[in-house]
Amino acid sequence: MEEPLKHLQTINREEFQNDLISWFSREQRDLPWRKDQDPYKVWVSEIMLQQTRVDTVIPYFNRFIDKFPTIDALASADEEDVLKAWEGLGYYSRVRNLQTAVKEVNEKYEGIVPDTPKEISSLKGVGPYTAGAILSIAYSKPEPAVDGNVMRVFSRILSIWLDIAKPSSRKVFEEAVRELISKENPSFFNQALMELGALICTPTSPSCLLCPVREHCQAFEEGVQTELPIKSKKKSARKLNMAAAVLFTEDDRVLIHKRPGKGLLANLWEFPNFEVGNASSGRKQLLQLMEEEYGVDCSLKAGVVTKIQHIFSHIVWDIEVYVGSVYSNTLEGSELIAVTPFEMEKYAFPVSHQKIWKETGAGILQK
DNA sequence: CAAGCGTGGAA
DNA sequence: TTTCCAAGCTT
Repeated sequence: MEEPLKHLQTINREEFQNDLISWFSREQRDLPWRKDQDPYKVWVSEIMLQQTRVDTVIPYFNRFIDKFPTIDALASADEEDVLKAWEGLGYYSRVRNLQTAVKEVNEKYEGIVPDTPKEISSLKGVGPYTAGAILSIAYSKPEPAVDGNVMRVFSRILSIWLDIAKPSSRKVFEEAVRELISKENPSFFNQALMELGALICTPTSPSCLLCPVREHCQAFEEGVQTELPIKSKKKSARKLNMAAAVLFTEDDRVLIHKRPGKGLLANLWEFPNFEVGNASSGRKQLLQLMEEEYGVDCSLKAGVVTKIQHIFSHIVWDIEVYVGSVYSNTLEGSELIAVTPFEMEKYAFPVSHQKIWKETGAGILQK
């Protein structure tokens, strides 16, 4: 494609903006982050919505704002409590970056979310999309906010056959938005593009007959709307065999471990677990690795209590779960802590380890 | 740039 | 059952 934006000139800018914004004014969903334009709440919602569905986010957003209503509240909160509020949402670096960023807003910007592209983009976790979203929605700045919806919508409207999975493509769509965005209402313009992508211009079987901008759509005119956008496939996930141990002390506390500050599930808590070479040798390796990694002697009941499969986007964990016991006087100086089942509720666990607890420790203690 | 980083739902 | 995600950012 020599000129990806060749259809830009055929758009009647005024009519396009009007059709799009009036549709959004009529049809927009009633969402909790649309009650006001508080930059902090807009910010929180945009971080939560990254790669995450609206229906999933709604209860998390309400709880999070209830618990941390202001920048000050979040900045001064314990990271443990912040991660707990995010538990189950995934991509946990998002919320650690968010807390880092609100602290920076307090220190550098007197507690006011900055309103310039340069300043707001410098905040941890605020990339080009989130910067544009906050600037347009909270501050009415005519900045593009190009997410997956916007790329899909514009790939169709302007018949752009670029691979939207390639990072280099985003700037083409940003240029398109800069050309077409309403200077009078950039907030509704950007939100309308995303709302259109979510409700009408969906990935498969778009509802073109209900589309407010069908008359402006090059792909519809050519009948190729279901062939767009072009999106290359991701690599499939790799599999790992894991073994995990739910270990009780003599006084019925449970051993847990805090994961490292970087990488997968950073700073979340877990039951001791390791990658094991083969299934069937899991129990023996687990005992050995508990000694090597944590210096803890423990005993495991014979046999796998339950098997849990947990699917990430890039990894599949097949976890064999064992149950056993440990003498608490061997824990001194290890990276493990022993907590009561009641205390476990304060700690944030990945979903995989919530499953482990539900199918082992919780059930055992109930009896 | 490509890879790493979660999860629950829909097709 | 398998695939593909859904309002992306960091390294």
